This record gives sequence, C-alpha cells and structure tokens, in this order.
Amino acid sequence: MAQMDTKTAEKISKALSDPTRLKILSEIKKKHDWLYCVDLYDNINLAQPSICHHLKQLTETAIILPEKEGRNIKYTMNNEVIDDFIGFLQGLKK
Amino acid sequence: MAQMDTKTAEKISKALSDPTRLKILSEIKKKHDWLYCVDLYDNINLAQPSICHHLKQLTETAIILPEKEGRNIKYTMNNEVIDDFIGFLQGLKK
DNA sequence: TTTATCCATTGAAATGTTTCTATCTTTTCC
DNA sequence: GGAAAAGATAGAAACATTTCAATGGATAAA
Repeated sequence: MAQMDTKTAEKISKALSDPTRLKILSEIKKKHDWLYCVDLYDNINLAQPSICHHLKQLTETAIILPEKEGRNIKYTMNNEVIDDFIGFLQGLKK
Repeated sequence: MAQMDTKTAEKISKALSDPTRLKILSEIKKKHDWLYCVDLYDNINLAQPSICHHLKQLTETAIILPEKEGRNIKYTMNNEVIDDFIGFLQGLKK
C-alpha cells in the first residue's frame, strides 16, 4: 500500500468535506458500484454544472473513477485511494 | 465501534482538510502524544489567534482532546474518533 | 495585589468555495 | 449533415474560511 503524503491527504479530506459529495459517494454505493450522472440529477437538487463541479473534485482526487460510455459517463469508487487514505489516518494515531 | 453519521464525517473531513491542522496532528505524533501550545508557536508560522482557531476546529470535532494543566493546555489524539471515521470510510467502499 | 503569561474572542480584510445562468464541445441518431 | 442530448467551461453572485491586530479573561508568580 502506497504511503500517502500530507498534501494528498489534505486534498482528499477537502473532497470529502461536502454534503453533496458524500451524497454522491453514497449513491454510487446504493447503485451497486456504477453510477450514471442521470441518477444524480434525479437525487440531488442542484443544477447540472454544480453536480459536474462536485464530480470533478471527486475524480481529480481519484476517489472515484470515470468511464466513458458513449455520450454518458459512469463512475465507480476507487477503493485503493480510500485504503491509502485510511493508511494515512492510521499513521496519525498514537 | 460507533457508526458515524454523514454529517459528522463531513465535519471531520473538513477539520482534516487544512495543511496547518494536519501539521498540528503530526506535531502531536512527533511529541509522543502530548502537545503543548507553545510547541506549535515554535513550529508553525502563524499568529497565536490563527493557531487557536485551528485547535478549536480539531477539538470541536474531538479529533484531539484538550487537557488543562494550570495556565497551559495540552492536547492528545483521540484514536476513537479516527477509528470511527475509518469505519465510515470503509462503508463507502464497494 | 500587582504583573506577567497563556489562551480565547472580536471584528475586519483577504482568499477560497459553492452555486447559478449562459454557452460551448462532443457524441448520437435521423 | 443537422438536431438533440450529455457533459464541460466561463463568469459572476453568495457564502464560508483563513488570517491578523487588538483586546479580554483566567491563572500563576513575584
């Protein structure tokens, strides 16, 4: 498991520190691991560019991984990043 | 282990999403688990009220625990909160 | 009891984040 | 090719966070 540096941990924390983005992650979980954007428009009461903005933050930190499917994009959780972040948190403990 | 709710996870993420606050946590680790404020004034190049502001965010989320010692306050990591947060993150994974 | 020290609070400036409308790009389907 | 659909981008308004100088409150030391 890769040792995560502080700057990366900071960015991941920031990406997780918003209710909309946590909601997106729980929707991915709910949809059994592949989420389409259209699922979010139904469940999140924000304009399309706002949702796009949040998805960007989650993909930039690689917490979720995008996959193009024609005109659509679907997303899945990236367990590896979560595990690395957990490793970082373990390292904070006494 | 307590199941952490989304709102709490959001607040903890926010508390962790700042370089100064991560630095404070690493100083606690470095000082072998009990950190005095004065150690921070030496190591962090910010005015006293700014450091105080960051410590407040970390104590409000209970990531660190304060203990009064006369005129001083010392801090220690709260492993329980970290573990609960890790549990929340595990729950996000597919 | 006076003074010094440690930390907290207030209020304001600078900066960063979230959200929207409008518009653009890319891809699909006719 | 032209129209429609799915996302992305730009720019601006609203809101939140970070930082500081100034000041206040509590405890310890003299």
